[in-house]
Amino acid sequence: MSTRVPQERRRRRPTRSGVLLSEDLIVETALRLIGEHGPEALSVRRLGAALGCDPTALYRYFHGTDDLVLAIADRIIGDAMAGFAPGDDWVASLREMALRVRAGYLAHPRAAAMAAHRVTRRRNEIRAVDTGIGLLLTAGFPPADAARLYLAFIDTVLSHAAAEAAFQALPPQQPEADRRSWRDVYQGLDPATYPSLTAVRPELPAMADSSFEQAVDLLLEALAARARARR
Amino acid sequence: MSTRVPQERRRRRPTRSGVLLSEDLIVETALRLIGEHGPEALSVRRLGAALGCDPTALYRYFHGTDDLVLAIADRIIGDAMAGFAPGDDWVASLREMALRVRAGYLAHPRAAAMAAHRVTRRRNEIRAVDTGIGLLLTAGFPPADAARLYLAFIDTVLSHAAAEAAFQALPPQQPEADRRSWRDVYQGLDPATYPSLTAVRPELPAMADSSFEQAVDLLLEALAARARARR
DNA sequence: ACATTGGGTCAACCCTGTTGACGTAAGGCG
DNA sequence: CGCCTTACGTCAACAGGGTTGACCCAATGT
Repeated sequence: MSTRVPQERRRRRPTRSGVLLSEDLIVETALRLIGEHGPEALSVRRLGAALGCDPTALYRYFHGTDDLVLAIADRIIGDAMAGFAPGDDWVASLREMALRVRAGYLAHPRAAAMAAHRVTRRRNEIRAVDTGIGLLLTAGFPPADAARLYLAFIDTVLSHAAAEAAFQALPPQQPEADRRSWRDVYQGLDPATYPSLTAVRPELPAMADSSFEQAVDLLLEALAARARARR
Repeated sequence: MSTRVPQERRRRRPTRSGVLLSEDLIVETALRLIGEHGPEALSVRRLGAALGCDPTALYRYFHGTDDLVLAIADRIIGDAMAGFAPGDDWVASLREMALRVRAGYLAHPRAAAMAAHRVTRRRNEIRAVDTGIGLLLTAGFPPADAARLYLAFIDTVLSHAAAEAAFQALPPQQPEADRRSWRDVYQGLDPATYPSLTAVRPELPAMADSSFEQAVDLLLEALAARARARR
């Protein structure tokens, strides 16, 4: 069963339960499964059951589990970037890309948590990379810098978004306990042992909030400064 | 076989092969297993084989796989931060903190990938937060800024390190395939559809490299600029 | 020396991904 | 229109995973 997976299939045939399979339908069903029952609910067997087909039918569409995960990741990217067009302001455009990716991840936290760290090699990802590098080229960076800086930018965005998604994907008690720990544990510390924490004590509850935008803004500041310096 | 795992065990009994089990020995063997035979070598059965005991003997020491992973993560954190002391240069010190965290994660990628997004508010972590915020306070930031900026910094470091660890923790063919994809897939693209990728084509192989230091340096640049601006 | 019980072992269960063989029906082509 | 090829859904099987309950021996406190 090491076969290739064709791009367009022509002899579509209903399954035993009457469903017409397709790559899109499989990915959508996988996303629904993960969203409803958690990442560990995604297995070939369960997915087959949810689709109303034999589990091994999926191997006609994906080489294996990993291939399916990549398709899911690319779908999330595609949904997030749908309708995005870069504007004149390259900083603002990169910022919007970041916020879109984050929103896409948070729309499917559990799926994003499992697929976030992969390079999908698929259409939506490639298009996004092209757009992002294009923005840095219009900013005046030479190609070598544009590629490397885009990588640092998108890796920061993706890993931040993945961390946020993973946090949201935890069982509901856990984020709440985590939030409390910033209030309770850190507030009762010995001032002599932890002087700096004591100095910023009133600010600690705010540390349960997301740092996504702060980090992105810092990064864009640095990029803008470097672009200015090269004029 | 229910639940309780005693902290001190007194009736230690040699296994069939003569080994005396202990929580420490199990954790060390698990880390060695991962280091020698790759991340996928960590399974209850293989760990039992490596220890020379029945796999299910481990359930006398840990409630399950998850419990074992947390014990491993605990050790990684301790090892990474051992012996760190902040110096006079706050930027350099934050940089060293970042590199230490990254090194600790990459030393045990799979365990780090599994536990990276779970927050253990333990002593080592609290001390690290105190140190980091202290560095930003000496940089001249007011408490509110120091706390928020430190959060953005450490979240970037942690999520980047987690992403790198997750990448390394994948089965050995996958990172290699991901790496190749930057060379192969992206190199043969249509110039009209992907003009920016075409423009930076010679740089694409470098995009398989890590962006960790680049991202950290950009972030530290932005922080230094803000510190300068407030004088 | 005895009773207690911690803990190592074994067998078993159900899960997982993946494969090769099989047959049926869909579509191209005469 | 009907044959022929073959795409693709199905089935059975395998190896490996985590986890459990029963078993029973020996290390320990008395």
